[in-house]
Amino acid sequence: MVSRVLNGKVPVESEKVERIHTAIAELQFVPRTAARVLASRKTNTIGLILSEIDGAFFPHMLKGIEAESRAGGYELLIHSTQGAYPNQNKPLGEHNTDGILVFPSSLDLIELRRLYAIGFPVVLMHQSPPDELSIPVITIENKDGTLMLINHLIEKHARRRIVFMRGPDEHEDSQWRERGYREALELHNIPFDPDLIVMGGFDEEQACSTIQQILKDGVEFDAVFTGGDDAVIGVYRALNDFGRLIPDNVAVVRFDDIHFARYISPALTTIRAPTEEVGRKAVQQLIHLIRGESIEFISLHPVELIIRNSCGCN
Amino acid sequence: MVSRVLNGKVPVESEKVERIHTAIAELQFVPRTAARVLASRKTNTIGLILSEIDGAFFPHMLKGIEAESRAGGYELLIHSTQGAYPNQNKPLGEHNTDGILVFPSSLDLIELRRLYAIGFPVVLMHQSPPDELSIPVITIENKDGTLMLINHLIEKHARRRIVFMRGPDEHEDSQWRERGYREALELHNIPFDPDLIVMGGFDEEQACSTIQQILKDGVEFDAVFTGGDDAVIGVYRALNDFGRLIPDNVAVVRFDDIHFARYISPALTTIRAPTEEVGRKAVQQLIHLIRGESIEFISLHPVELIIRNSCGCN
DNA sequence: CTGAAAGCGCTTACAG
DNA sequence: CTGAAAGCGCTTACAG
Repeated sequence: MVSRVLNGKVPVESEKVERIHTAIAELQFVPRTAARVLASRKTNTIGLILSEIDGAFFPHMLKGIEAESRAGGYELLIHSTQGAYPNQNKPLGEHNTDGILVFPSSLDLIELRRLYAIGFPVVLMHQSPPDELSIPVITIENKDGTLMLINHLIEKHARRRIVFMRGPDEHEDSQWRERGYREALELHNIPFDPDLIVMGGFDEEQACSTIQQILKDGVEFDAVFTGGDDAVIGVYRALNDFGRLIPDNVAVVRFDDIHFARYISPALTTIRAPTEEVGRKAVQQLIHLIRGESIEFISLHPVELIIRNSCGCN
Repeated sequence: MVSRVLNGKVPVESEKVERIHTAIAELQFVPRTAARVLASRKTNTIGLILSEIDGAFFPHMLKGIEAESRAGGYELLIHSTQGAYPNQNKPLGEHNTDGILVFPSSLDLIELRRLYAIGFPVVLMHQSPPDELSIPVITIENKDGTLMLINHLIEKHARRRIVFMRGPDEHEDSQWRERGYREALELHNIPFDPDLIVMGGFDEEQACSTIQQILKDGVEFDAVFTGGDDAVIGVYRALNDFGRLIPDNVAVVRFDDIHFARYISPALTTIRAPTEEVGRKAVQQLIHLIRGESIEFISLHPVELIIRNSCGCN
């Protein structure tokens, strides 16, 4: 009876409803989640698994995920693997959640296949599934964003020798960005030069020494595209050390519109992604999956070009 | 039997152990968390409740909390209240966690008292409990940190008219900082001037207009102390607009060593707090409480003075 | 060391 | 609309 009142799915006589409500208030009754979960076979919980709690985008993403989970009536369980794939003990899965959001490098393929095989709801963030698994993916327009950025450098600032700092190979976002870069060159009949593709898109020190190296090697370039973290700071430093002016001699752009982009000098031209929105959308899709409703298998969020000064504008 | 092997608390014949292990592997058996929780009356889960997922400190704090929870064998359930106190439905409590970490403005006093009354483990972050509740608190040396910062301005840079930008009243950190400010003045026999205490320590626009106002009002000052978020950017802007040089005319310092502190110009002198460590410590204390072990009721983490250029050094 | 059973605290058909 | 009962899937005394 109490259960029926609490859940409100079955009609109950209103006088009884009231008496139960006052009793609940008096006794300060709080239903045990575990008993509910066990009996109903639903955890009402969404899991979030990622490799590392890090990066400037993270709070915004989490905010979207948390808000949307709560709005949908789900709790949020978070697990970070800290680089070690948890193959033996499963932190998040059918035993404690109704579905999970999976960030890159946090779940091995065996476990992903197992979850898929048992029909457990999974949504992938910023990574594609293996071909034979139709698991929904949420990501952003990495290719288009980079295309916009590189087009801008070429069309507005007449740059033609643009260094592309690539991220780690397993970073799928970075691969799409490289395709955008190549497309932009093709579009303007600029020959692709492998010397301009360098490693180190995701770390300040690495980015700095990479740029120093190509400057020493005498590689000619008039612009640099960078990726995550503080790589762009390393680039600024290396260029300053060699007396190259930004943006006069070398334009610099960055993909993610990180917080300090407005504040460093010259202010960075970037691509801004709707990070919180991406998080929300991921949870929405996951909830649809859980409910057995239809979903989009790929949701690619549009990004925005944020023009400041490092490209040469203003 | 299976249960005994899984939990390993009771000795079991080794041949049997092996057979059970292989069976578990073959069947891909994963024990239901809910059944375990219900039977054992332990959730093995730590709850984190906060008002808003935001702020530059957040990822570091969460990283510490998550890592330490996992290390202790606990899951992490996160709930943000988004400003609305959840008085009716209890998101986190004895029904779904073994203990909770409570950030400011996320749990009302009634619920805090209720949890205390039933002996439910709670650790407060950056806020003191009401006098009659002995609930452990984890925070940082706000007073000492500010003292160090103001002492530095007075002793190394001969500043005597230091504007203190205060945060919201309910922000306990900010109150301690103000005490540190006052102590530093007293220490050097500098009279306290209420005109130098202004609102707006936690927002760029507010900070900017506040400084513009006191400049218009002709208030004399040679330094500014700021608090959270991007207030310091607003201060820089206002001073630039009025042609005041930083740090020559006005030194500027900030409490938290936010990410962009190194990158803006002039680079900010700040106080750095061991944020991840604070998160870890909070979880450690909570686990001690859960296990009924003895704990420190107040753990005040030391902070560090990070000298850059905005104070006038170098 | 182990088997059989009770019990954790709910939800949910089922019969009325 | 409602009462009584089974059952969710584990853990944990209990007796041996």
